[in-house]
Amino acid sequence: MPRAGLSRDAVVAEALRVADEVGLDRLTLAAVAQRCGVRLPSLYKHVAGLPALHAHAAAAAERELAAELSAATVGRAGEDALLALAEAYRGYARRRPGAYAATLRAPAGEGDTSAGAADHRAAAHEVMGVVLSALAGFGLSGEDAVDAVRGLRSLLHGFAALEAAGGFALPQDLDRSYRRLVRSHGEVLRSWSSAPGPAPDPVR
Amino acid sequence: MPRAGLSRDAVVAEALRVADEVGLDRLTLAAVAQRCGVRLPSLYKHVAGLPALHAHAAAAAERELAAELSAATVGRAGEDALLALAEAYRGYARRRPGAYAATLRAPAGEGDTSAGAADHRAAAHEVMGVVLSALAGFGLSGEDAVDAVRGLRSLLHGFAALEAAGGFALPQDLDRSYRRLVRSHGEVLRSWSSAPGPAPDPVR
DNA sequence: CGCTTTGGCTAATGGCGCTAGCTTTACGGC
DNA sequence: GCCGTAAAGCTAGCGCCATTAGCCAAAGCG
Repeated sequence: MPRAGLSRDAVVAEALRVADEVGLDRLTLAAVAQRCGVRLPSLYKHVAGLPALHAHAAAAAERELAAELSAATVGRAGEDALLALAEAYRGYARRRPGAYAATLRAPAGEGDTSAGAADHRAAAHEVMGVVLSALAGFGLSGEDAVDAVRGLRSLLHGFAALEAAGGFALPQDLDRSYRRLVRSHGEVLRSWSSAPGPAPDPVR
Repeated sequence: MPRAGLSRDAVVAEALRVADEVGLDRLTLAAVAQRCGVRLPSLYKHVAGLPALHAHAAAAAERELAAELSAATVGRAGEDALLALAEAYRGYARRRPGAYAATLRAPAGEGDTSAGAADHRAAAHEVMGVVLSALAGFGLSGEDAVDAVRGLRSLLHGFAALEAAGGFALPQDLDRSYRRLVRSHGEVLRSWSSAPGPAPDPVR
């Protein structure tokens, strides 16, 4: 039996490809094994099981998303950064629907000490960091910054999710609607930045 | 063997309860059958299979959501209606997490002529109707109305989904953030209503 | 009172996740 | 260059779940 030369990363990457093609909820060890040219139990040499695969896939997707958001916003600030971030976010959700869906699963709580869960939690922080720094140019602090990030994530995710779920008719106008909504959020942020809120702890 | 007196509605209702307790992705015919006091294959007398159960559950949840939104906004208008709608929406998502998740699955396309799929599509329109009429007081039309609904749904859904996924830290301040974001969206809508867009076809 | 419809059942099949335990490949130390 | 060991594959087998086929009793109706 010649070796297939797999690794955890290779397995996770293949899993994300499967998720993109058939949907995250239909991601199956059997499918991944087949596409890796390997029998199902062999995967257990690289991941601890299906839940662990999900956790690692989520982490990998989140890191990929963070990288793309970061690349899109580097060197930009204010509304410019906001629009670029939004474009990149939606672009990722459309290009990699399965990976994006993986991004949204709740990172398991602190109680879960498995490698996959810790991986996932760490990756989630990366994305938050990028979004926070993209919003830095608006000069928000304290509660304002928290609310700004929450609102932006809600808007971006909500739009992406509804789009992915086919929740919108009139597909031809989606781009225009999206940009308009993001710009409006930017205006809201600008109005906040003139009336600063209290100080500390910008955790999400 | 005494009869259990099941019906399709009873099975679907029990399925939604299971989904609320263990998560929609862990909704299983076996669990529903057990809780109905019946063997698994007996369920096939009432629903066509697991996919059909999901479709019917989605439709039932959507109808329930539409009813609650409608009850919350009746007799209100403008920002008042908007806030009430938002509270009711988030309340439903928190109180019935499994049912709410069912709400988000894309209704199968027109190609799917199964009873469950048609049911689901019809129910989805109900929700849209309620949201549209809640926004009627803002005097929006044409593209503005479309964008308003899209933005509101994105914000509400995005927030609810991120909250359900544990995507926010600082849970104690979520209520305040939510109200603030909804109010801000209301202000955006008010600014749009003064500069009307083109006319027709307020489909979503 | 008998017939039909209906709602339950058992049995059997196939797919998948997972574990156990075996074999072979690659690699590092001598 | 050889040998021991760890890593990476395999087969076999279990249990759970969805699905189908076919049986049987209970309700409802004349």
